[in-house]
Amino acid sequence: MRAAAEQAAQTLRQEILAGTIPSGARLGEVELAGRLSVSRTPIREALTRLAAEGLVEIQPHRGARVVSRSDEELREIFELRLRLEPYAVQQAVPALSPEQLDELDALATEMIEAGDRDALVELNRRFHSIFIEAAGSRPLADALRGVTHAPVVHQNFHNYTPEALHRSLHHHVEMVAAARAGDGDWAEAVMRSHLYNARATMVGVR
Amino acid sequence: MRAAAEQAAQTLRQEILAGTIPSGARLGEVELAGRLSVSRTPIREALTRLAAEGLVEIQPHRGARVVSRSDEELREIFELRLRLEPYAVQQAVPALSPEQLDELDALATEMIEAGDRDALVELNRRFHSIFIEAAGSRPLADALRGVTHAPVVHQNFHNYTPEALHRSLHHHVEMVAAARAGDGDWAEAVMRSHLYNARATMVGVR
DNA sequence: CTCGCCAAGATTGCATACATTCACGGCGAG
DNA sequence: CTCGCCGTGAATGTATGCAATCTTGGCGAG
Repeated sequence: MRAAAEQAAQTLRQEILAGTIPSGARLGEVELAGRLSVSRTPIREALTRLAAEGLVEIQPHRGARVVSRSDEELREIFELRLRLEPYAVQQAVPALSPEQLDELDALATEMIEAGDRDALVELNRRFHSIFIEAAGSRPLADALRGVTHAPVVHQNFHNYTPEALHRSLHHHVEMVAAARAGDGDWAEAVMRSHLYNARATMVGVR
Repeated sequence: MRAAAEQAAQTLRQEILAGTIPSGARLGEVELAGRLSVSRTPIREALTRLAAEGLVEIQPHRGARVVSRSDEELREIFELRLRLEPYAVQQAVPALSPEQLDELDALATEMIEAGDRDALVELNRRFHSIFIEAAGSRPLADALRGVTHAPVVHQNFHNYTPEALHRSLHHHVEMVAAARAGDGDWAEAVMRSHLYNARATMVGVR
């Protein structure tokens, strides 16, 4: 969007998703302005945008904080994803370009070979994003935006048991296979399994 | 949120939804600032928020415009609503307060008695909002926000045939009955019918 | 006559100053 | 000693000025 504001928003988004800025932390405008070397104006714009994405919460005259999701909200987020992402995948499969298929393949492989789980978070986000983008529906992408990069969801990537993690990573591989076969129904089914598997971990942690 | 910015956002939202500001219209900052008697700063903030809600579109250095949805996007919006709103209704039914039930009842009745279709748009929005709110899921409400007040969707309220409109209004009544009976499954089924009925009108118009 | 370039005007983007509101600590009454 | 009020400081909210970018109209080359 606007150069400085866009830059600030991206930086903050990354830091929040990566956990560099912890959940619940206060985001002072002057502090951020100083740290990112811009004035308060683009900072305020970035915060407004992040608030719309559901990453931060703004209270009038009281500043912005990184949202902290309750267990209940996490469960609700998975209910949403279960209703939207399988559909997104089914729509995406026939529309995937060869390049996108290759990238999905690479990501799935990379995730299996990746050692630490921190790296998985970003790879996983990109994997899912490709499907959402390929589905070619802006309303769908908008609806899923706030829900796919919920920080805690990805943070809790770490809570997978070894078996659940193994399942999750191979769901990705199977989805690529289904996509290459051009079988949207197959891919949709795998995505369902993928999300149920993830949800089980989330609720198990409670 | 912030007083002036919030005021500006609400005013613009209403004007866009009501069609006072036509789809595709350009939104100059100075013009709006003068008309709403505030400076450009809260105007910019309001526009940023409306952009996040999907009501306007901002291009860098080129200003804001009211979004105009294609027929394809309208279809996609209904696909989304079909996947989320029936679920929302099912979740909402057990949680509805007596006051909310009465309000739903009043709205459903009012809509049947209302003469002109312009009045229906706002009543309909409130009717659906009550269910979404009562579902008690912020992620769900966020996901549906951008999709329920899509201006064109409500504009096209006018495209109903008399029979389709009659069905639509009585779906509302039936949903209230289902809600009073505490039967979430029933209400969900009616909402499905409601949305299919609406979608049929949309695609028929194309 | 058409296409491309250029300059002037207008508009948005960012920075900064001022106004307003909130949070916190001290003081005094009960 | 506890509770409540008030003042001070800090932070957010708004306004405005300046800089950067885009649009538009006109001019000249082909």
